[in-house]
Amino acid sequence: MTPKDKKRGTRDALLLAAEELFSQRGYAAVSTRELALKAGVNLGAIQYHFGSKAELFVETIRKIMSREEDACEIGTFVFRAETRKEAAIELYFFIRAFLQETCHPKGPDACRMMHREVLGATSENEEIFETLVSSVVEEFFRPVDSSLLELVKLLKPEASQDEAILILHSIYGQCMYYATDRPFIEGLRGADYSSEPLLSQVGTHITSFTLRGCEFSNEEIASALEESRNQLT
Amino acid sequence: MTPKDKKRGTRDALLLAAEELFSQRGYAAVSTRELALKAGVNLGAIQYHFGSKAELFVETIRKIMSREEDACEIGTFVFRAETRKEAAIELYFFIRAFLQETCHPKGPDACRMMHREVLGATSENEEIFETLVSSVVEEFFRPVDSSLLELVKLLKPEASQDEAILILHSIYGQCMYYATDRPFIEGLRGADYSSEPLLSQVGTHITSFTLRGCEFSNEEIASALEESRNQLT
DNA sequence: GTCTATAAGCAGATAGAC
DNA sequence: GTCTATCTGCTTATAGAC
Repeated sequence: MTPKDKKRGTRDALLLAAEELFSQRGYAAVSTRELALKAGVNLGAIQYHFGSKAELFVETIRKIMSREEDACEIGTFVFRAETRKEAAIELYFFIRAFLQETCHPKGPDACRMMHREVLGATSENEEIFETLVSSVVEEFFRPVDSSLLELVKLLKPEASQDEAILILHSIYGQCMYYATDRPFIEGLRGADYSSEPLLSQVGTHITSFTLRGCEFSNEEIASALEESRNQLT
Repeated sequence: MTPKDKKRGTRDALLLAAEELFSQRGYAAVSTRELALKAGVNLGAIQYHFGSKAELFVETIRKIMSREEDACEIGTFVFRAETRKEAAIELYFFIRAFLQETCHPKGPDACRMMHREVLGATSENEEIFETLVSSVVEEFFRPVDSSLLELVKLLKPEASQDEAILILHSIYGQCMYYATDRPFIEGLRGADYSSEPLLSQVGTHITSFTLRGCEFSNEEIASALEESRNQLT
């Protein structure tokens, strides 16, 4: 335990507590008192360090987004595939990274948090949240989206722009389902989809299902998946 | 305008207002005062007719669920397909109905409402909400889920139970994405995915993408889609 | 920077007149 | 059944001591 670890700064403690509480129960349902209590800091610290509850929320989202970029490179994925097969391999890596990042066993769930708050618009502080949405979309999602669209065009070169977008949505949808509906899925199936071995099975399934959708043959799919596994070790 | 239409009952007015406000902003962010104002009824009416805000919410969900069952038969879908091709046609009808039900142009969005509240657990009234979740899962989703699983097994008879479930999740995920992430998609694409002609294109895409995932040939897919369209008229 | 005390307002719920 | 007035408690935010 380093000295820095002991005195971890009330600001960081607040961000940590905010990440957990907001993602679990939503912006409106969490009070500043509860945040301060969980963080083990004084109530006034929120105003001192962030100015308001809404700005603490914005900082929390920003922190999560930037960490996710670092952690699994979703945000900085630069696809350098030039062939159909290379594209298939990179697709697998992307799906795998996406699932691992959005489905950690228990921890705070940034994806559901974004859904609940940023897409839902929580009435108060509308301007703040709207700015947040568009900045997150433009700074974070748009670049990944553009890269992935190019990848899809490699996977299915004969697809029109519109069709490529629909395929992209099929990929997002399949992945996001596990991020946003996990509690529901686990209730329905009575199984834990947030950890191994199911998480790997899901990644493999989504990849092959998508490749089949892009008219890959079973042999091409098997070969791409095998090469992906080799590159992992 | 019938007399009954004029005097529409404060209870119904409250349910209507609740449906709109809760689905737009979530349970915690909507106050009872605002609900009463929007419904054009007295504040006390909520306690009189429902007992509490939480019970009004439960009734609102119930109302939406039962209406959706009636409206598009998602809840009462009985698949009677016996061949691969019949299964493909019924899959198309299901996807179409699901999209139409969850993506009405503007109106209240039951799907996002369920996501935000029922999956997220809004802290207060935990028991009430937990009961609601399990009753909705068991009464409403489980039957549809079982039917659809049989359908998937027809589409891909060689699939194991586990694989059939993963395919089912791919179908759900692709559809739900448009229900839950619509505001986000429309921001990213600058297009309206909640109405024609895009909604139809989405339905056709998801169907053919899924069928391809189940190893249908392009000819089989085209023929199934054509027959579906014929049965619609 | 961190604390206590408190302000100012809104939440859900209730009592009781009509 | 519908209304008004009101209770109790909790909310965010601030002022000012240390």
